[in-house]
Amino acid sequence: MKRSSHTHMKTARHNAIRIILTETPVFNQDELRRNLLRRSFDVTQATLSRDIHELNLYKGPHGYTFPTGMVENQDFPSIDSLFTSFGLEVRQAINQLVLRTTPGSAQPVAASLDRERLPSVLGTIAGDDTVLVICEDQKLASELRQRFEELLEA
Amino acid sequence: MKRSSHTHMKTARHNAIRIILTETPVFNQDELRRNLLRRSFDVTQATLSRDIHELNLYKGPHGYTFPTGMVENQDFPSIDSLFTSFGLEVRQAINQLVLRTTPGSAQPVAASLDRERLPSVLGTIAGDDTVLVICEDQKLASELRQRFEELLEA
DNA sequence: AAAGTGGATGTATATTTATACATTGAAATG
DNA sequence: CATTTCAATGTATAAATATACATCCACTTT
Repeated sequence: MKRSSHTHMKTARHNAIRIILTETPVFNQDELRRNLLRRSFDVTQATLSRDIHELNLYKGPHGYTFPTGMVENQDFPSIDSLFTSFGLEVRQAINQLVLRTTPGSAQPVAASLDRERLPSVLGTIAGDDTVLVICEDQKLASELRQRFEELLEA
Repeated sequence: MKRSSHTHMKTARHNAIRIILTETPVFNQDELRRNLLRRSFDVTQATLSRDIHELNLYKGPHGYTFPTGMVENQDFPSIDSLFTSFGLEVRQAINQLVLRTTPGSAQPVAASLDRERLPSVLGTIAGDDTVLVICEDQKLASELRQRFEELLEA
């Protein structure tokens, strides 16, 4: 059932793409390809076309951008699916987690996490692209961090 | 200075495009062209490519969509200059700093701090006049607090 | 009114993106 | 360990989009 090594390259590349897009504007796939090459990801345009679909990216006047996070339909997406789409990284400090998301997505991510009412989560606070999650203690924070980390790799 | 008849066709078409996009998904410019034809707008793909630029539309997984309203980053002032101008005080609790700013300045201060991408800063969350800064640990928080304190005295 | 301007658009083509098909290699299976 | 399977990716090309250049026409200027 394990299907790892290929898969790992791909999700690492997906994460790299997200990071690149938060840092510099990218107007076409060849530009993205060259940028990834500097980070030692060597793939063809075709692969990037597929990546862009998988990451649900938009192309607009300022180049490729993330989805808005403000969802259009009514049923609430799960924290897992939201974090898979909009999460960029997780970091932990003691009993706190800091989730970085694509711009504008922190609120929906936090709302979705609140809805789960995990006993280990005392509460969340969200800004524009950052969610602070306060856990009961360091150990529970670590467990939750692992769950989020898995989502970034899935 | 009147430049009417052409122009009117164009803005009427722009409005028609907006209406079409709110009503049905459109995945490419030829689809849009055929849809406009039904409403008696007969133009070529090239014109629509230009229209789409002028309307600032995005192309995403669900076809063409409207802009989000949010603008992307221009160049920002440094955290130091911002905090010198708008910072009021710094307080520390374990690994967390709470920055008080003049009313309404917390967001720009936090954004500017985010832009520095300090490894010691996991993330920030800003309200109206308060910024919460999460640091990796207490020691790094102390160092950062000192930096801010110096700015307040300068 | 003859000449000049400029915005809107078409035509032809360059550029960019998507995809059908083929290949590869790691994991699963017998 | 030989065989099968399948996700990932490349290759070649089709499809979609952007654009350089030309034209047209309402309006302005002289």
